[in-house]
Amino acid sequence: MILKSQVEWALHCCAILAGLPEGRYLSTKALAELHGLPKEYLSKALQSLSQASLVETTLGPSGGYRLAKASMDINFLEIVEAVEGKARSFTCTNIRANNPCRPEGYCDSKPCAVARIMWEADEAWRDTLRRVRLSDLVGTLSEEVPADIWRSTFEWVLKRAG
Amino acid sequence: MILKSQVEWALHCCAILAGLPEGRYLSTKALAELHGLPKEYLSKALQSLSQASLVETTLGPSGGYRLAKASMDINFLEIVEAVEGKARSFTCTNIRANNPCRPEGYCDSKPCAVARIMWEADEAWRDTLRRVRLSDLVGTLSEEVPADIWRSTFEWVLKRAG
DNA sequence: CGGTTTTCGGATATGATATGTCCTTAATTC
DNA sequence: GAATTAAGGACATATCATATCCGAAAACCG
Repeated sequence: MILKSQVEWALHCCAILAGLPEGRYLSTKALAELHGLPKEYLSKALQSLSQASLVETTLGPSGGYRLAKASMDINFLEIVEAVEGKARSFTCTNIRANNPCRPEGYCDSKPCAVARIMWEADEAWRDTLRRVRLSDLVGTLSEEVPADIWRSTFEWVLKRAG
Repeated sequence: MILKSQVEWALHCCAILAGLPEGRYLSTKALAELHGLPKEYLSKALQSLSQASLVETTLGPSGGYRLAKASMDINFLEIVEAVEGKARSFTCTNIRANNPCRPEGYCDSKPCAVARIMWEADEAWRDTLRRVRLSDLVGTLSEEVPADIWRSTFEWVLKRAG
């Protein structure tokens, strides 16, 4: 059960976009260079964010991506689900129905007890992610990343932002 | 991020083994028939449980599997990790290190903030599974499964248990 | 207008992993 | 000695993650 690396990429990209001044866009090319990622493939992750309405795009030489909402109003789960999908990590194939002792055509009234427990754990995972906002991440980073690196990074970004 | 179907199989098999009388064993063949699963492949899942010391085995015509501990002392996480592995669902590739604005040879003092949040969610998932005991599942099943099906299932099982 | 740059989506290739089957070996029972 | 079992290795197949490439449409700039 491993998340795609695109999840990591999307989260880091969103953190950068959150630091972008109002109205500016940052291109896939710049985001890929900044994180050392394959441009074409990173583009797929950003498209997922776009389809989830987490980012807005514009075309042309000064185009690229920006957040569609304030970083305060975006949580981790939205970003993770945008690229990873909303499917639960446990899928119940209802193998209890194969029990040869069951009467023909017997129908279960509840979902399988095993599945309910696994889904509960899944919900705990989602709850944790839902509670963390993108702005929380930015706050943590701005405290932890050395000030000079933080500053020069955004200088680098702004030089490339359309 | 999808768990293997073996996780589902292992959990259902453990629930059956938990209902086995002291000292009896149940074979892969019986467990596969009961759940409508491919015997050879289910065998791999049971081997994982064996390697994790959750079940004990014996060979020969009356051989098979039984729990190595009381169902009260086995939790869901142990079973899930036995077949799925203990690796975290989020792997940090430390892409922040690719930032071209970083001084040469700069070394981070903490793990990446993104990874810490993702790992926290992972822990919440594990905590939930750790809190559920196999005996809890058996309790739920014995309440929910109609009494006649429950009874005939264990008659079926006992007829095949060595 | 025409050339450049961008996002977007589709097509394709490749590698890893999940799923499933087959076979051999060693232990156990009868 | 014959039958049955778990264990584990070898192998085949399918699905999915990880890319790469291309063409279309839109936006900017001369």
